[in-house]
Amino acid sequence: MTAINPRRVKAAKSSPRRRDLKLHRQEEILAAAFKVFAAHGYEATRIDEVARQAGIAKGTIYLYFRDKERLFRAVVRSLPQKRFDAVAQAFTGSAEDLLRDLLLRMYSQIVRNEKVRAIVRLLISEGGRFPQLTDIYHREIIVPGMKALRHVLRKGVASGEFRETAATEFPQILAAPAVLAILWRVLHGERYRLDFDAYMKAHLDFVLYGLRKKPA
Amino acid sequence: MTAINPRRVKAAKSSPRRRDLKLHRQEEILAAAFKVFAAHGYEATRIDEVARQAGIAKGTIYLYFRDKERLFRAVVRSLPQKRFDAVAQAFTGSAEDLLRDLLLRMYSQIVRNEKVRAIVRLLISEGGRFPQLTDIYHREIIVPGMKALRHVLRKGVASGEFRETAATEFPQILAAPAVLAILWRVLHGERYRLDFDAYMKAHLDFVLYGLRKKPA
DNA sequence: AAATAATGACTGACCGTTCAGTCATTATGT
DNA sequence: ACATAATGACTGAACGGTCAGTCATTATTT
Repeated sequence: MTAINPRRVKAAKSSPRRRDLKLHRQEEILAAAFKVFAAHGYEATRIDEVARQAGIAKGTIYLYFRDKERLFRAVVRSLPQKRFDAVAQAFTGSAEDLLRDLLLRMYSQIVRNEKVRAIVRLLISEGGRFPQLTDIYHREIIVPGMKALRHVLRKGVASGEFRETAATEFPQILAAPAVLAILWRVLHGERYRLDFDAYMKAHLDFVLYGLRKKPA
Repeated sequence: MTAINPRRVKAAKSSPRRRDLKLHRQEEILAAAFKVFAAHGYEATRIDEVARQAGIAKGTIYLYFRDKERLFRAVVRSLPQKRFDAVAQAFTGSAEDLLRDLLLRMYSQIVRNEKVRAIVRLLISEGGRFPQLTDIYHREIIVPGMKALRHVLRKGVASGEFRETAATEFPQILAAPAVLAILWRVLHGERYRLDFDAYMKAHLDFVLYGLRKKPA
């Protein structure tokens, strides 16, 4: 949602109405482009299809973005950035509840969200060509997510709920099954079903058991 | 390594020497093609580059493979298929040792092996276009891997080493951190380093603690 | 010499990009 | 209020570079 400023928007001169229309059009193009890039990847994406998807002529896209690559980069920058660290701060329950909440959030916001899955696919397939994409993702999602997990773990250890584990050093280990679930859907779509609710429960049970000081 | 049979090899007529040369050439092309496809993905791969990589002329490739798509499919079929289930059968140690061995094997054969990383990347980026690729991988790697893990878990439960967990239902959960490690390397390459040895140790410790009946 | 394999210049379809022209909207003049 | 001019967003045909696939020619093997 940040202002993208493609091709140096000449907002100064145009009337307010025109400017609004222009921004709106820009967002439409970005939304259409995201869909197509996500579906086919960078190389296989046809500008024609983006235009069709946006319901405009091909040439119009070039009024907003200098070329295909800049369009892609603008799409990348426009991706909404959900953060996890906000959660960890304001919360008063037990560390276990907090961790459970955090992981559930990952599942609901990530595993089930088609847009996020598309981003993950793009990330892996185009990350080599556009390191910027990987960087944004790492900075905005991975690092905050790991920070949040560490926060919860330390809190649990301090309160005596959790034992000390090397997972504090590598909180990825705790979230890994959720990532695997995303990957499963990305890879298999609807073909090899996985009972996500049961899977999630198994994941949470296993992780929490492994963290608790005295197993129930 | 399976015989590929491109363009219906007219082996019947040619002399033994010629047939051997032809098979050899075929393998060279497949090896070169894999490198290039893995590096750039299907769309961005240029047949010219495959030819250069194989040290032959472009036209030669078309003597062996009808078109780019069939070349890609042949590459997919030629991917070596390491299985995990062979390990689980012949082994006499404790379930814990067995599991440790299995996971270590995953790390050594998968996380560090560049070829496997390339396959994972291809899998995710081209799996949509070539579902066959996903199917092969699922059938040859995922299913056997899960089967091996289940076997070990059940063995451990039977012998009283392991407690019963939902991980028997979803053995993915135990292997997930290893998959995450692959993904980390695929995404970040050499840029954001991860201490894989320490990570692996943390993973094994956490998983085994979570499985053991009486925590040490 | 016949058969087979390999070559690489060539072709044509495809697709990113351009730009002259159109038209709805806004500004200016009467 | 009406007419006229200016604006600039939008269009889509045309252009040109790229690249998968072809094939006449050359090289190699039997």
